[in-house]
This record gives sequence, C-alpha cells and structure tokens, in this order.
Amino acid sequence: MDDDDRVFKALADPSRRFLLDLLFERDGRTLGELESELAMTRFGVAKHLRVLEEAGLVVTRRSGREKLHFLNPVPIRLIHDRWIDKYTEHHVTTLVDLKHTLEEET
Amino acid sequence: MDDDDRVFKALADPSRRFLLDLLFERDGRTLGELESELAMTRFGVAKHLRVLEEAGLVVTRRSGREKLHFLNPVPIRLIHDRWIDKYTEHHVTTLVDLKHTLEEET
DNA sequence: TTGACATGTGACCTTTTGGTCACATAACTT
DNA sequence: AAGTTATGTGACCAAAAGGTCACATGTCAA
Repeated sequence: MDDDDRVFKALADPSRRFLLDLLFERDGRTLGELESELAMTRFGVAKHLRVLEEAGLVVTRRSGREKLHFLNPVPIRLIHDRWIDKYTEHHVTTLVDLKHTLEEET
Repeated sequence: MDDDDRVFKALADPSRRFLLDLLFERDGRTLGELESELAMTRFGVAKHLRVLEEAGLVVTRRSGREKLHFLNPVPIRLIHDRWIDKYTEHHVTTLVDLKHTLEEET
C-alpha cells in the first residue's frame, strides 16, 4: 500500500474523520481524552488513531505514559492540489462561497 | 450514508482515484474511453463511475447512446476547508511548496 | 426492421475492514 | 515494591466493498 492509499483509506471511516475534527478543534489530546468522545471501546479508538498516524494525518509525541495526538494538515492539502489547479481554484472558491451564502439565507 | 461519507468512500479506492486523474487531464469522456485505460472489465469501471457520480465527484451528461463524464472539484475543496482554516492555509502552502522544492533538488 | 453498439441491473463470490476481547507492557504514585 | 493508570498486541467475528458474469435496455445506421 502506498502513501496515497493510506491517507484515503484512513479518511474513509466516519469515526476517524470525527477524530480529526476533534483534533482540529483542539490539538494534543491523549487516547483517554479522545476515547471519551466516541461510542466505542478504547481498543477501537486506539486502532483508528493508529491508522491515522500511519497515514501521516496525525502525528504523536510521547509524554511519560501518555501519548499526545496532533493533526497534520499537509496530506489534506496534497489531496486538494491533486485535482484542483491554480486556475480552477479561483472558480471553485467562488462557487463554495456562493453555496455558503445561499445556505445562510435559508 | 450521508454526503460526506459517499465522497470519502468514493475516494478510498485507487481505481476511482485514477479515473478522477483521467478526467482531471481531460473531461467529457465516455465509459468506453475510460474502460480502455483500466485493467478491469467494463462492468467494474461502470460500477466505479456510478460510485463517483453518486458522491458528486463526477457529473454526467447524456449524448445519444453515450454518457459523458466530467470532474466536479467542489467536494474536494470542501474536504480542504474542513481541516485547513484560512490561518493555517498559508503555513501549509509554504510547507508543501518547500517539500516540492526539496524533491526537485534530489 | 434488423443488427451492431453503448450502457444499465442484480446476483454472486472473495477479500478487506470495523469493532471487541483476553492478555501484555510501561510509567507514575505512595 | 505494589497498585494504579495509560497504552500496545494478536486473534477473532460480522459487515462491507471490489470485481465478474448472465442478462436487459436503449440508440444509431443501413
């Protein structure tokens, strides 16, 4: 399995995306902290975090017996750059902004 | 399954990402054209295209008995915006550019 | 209308993946 | 040292996904 594959496979699961959302909101959490946010056993969460780490979407740092988790946005940016070039980026951004504007008016 | 899930699941398969690459390179191709680029039966390719279309990553237009396929970059942009805010975007872009520079020097 | 061409459908099988559990290691506290 | 806390490992099972095939529909051309 190459790096790309690991990243996309990692993003394919809703629990893992939720973990990224949590880390996007606040970095540096432990397994224990993250576990309490999911309706799943500790083992399940640990397994998901391992998948995210092997994909490079999460980086970790040990502090004693705790393991701190951080979000790494670089692979996300690379996905963007793969299918949106500089020229179309402007159009797409405009479209997305328009979408948000319309949704707010509802 | 919600919209998010459809998009990420669709991106999780390497054959489907390759199809997006083909459409990124040149839009408006038929199933027959795309089929010839994959080491897979026509049925497999059709199934993958259907998944991409249901996810909104590909939009289609009928022309007689042919079906033309086009890449839609909007869902890709939304993935980006989910985990990269305006503030960090600048840092990440710098990092990615640096990465490219280093790789070119190899 | 008859035949060829382009695509669609549902069943089927094999492989992969998500989640849990019993068990194990490592570090802090008293 | 002993008990508690935080995390790691491998086996296991149920559910989902990738790919193929027999069969069906719709469109063009002569």
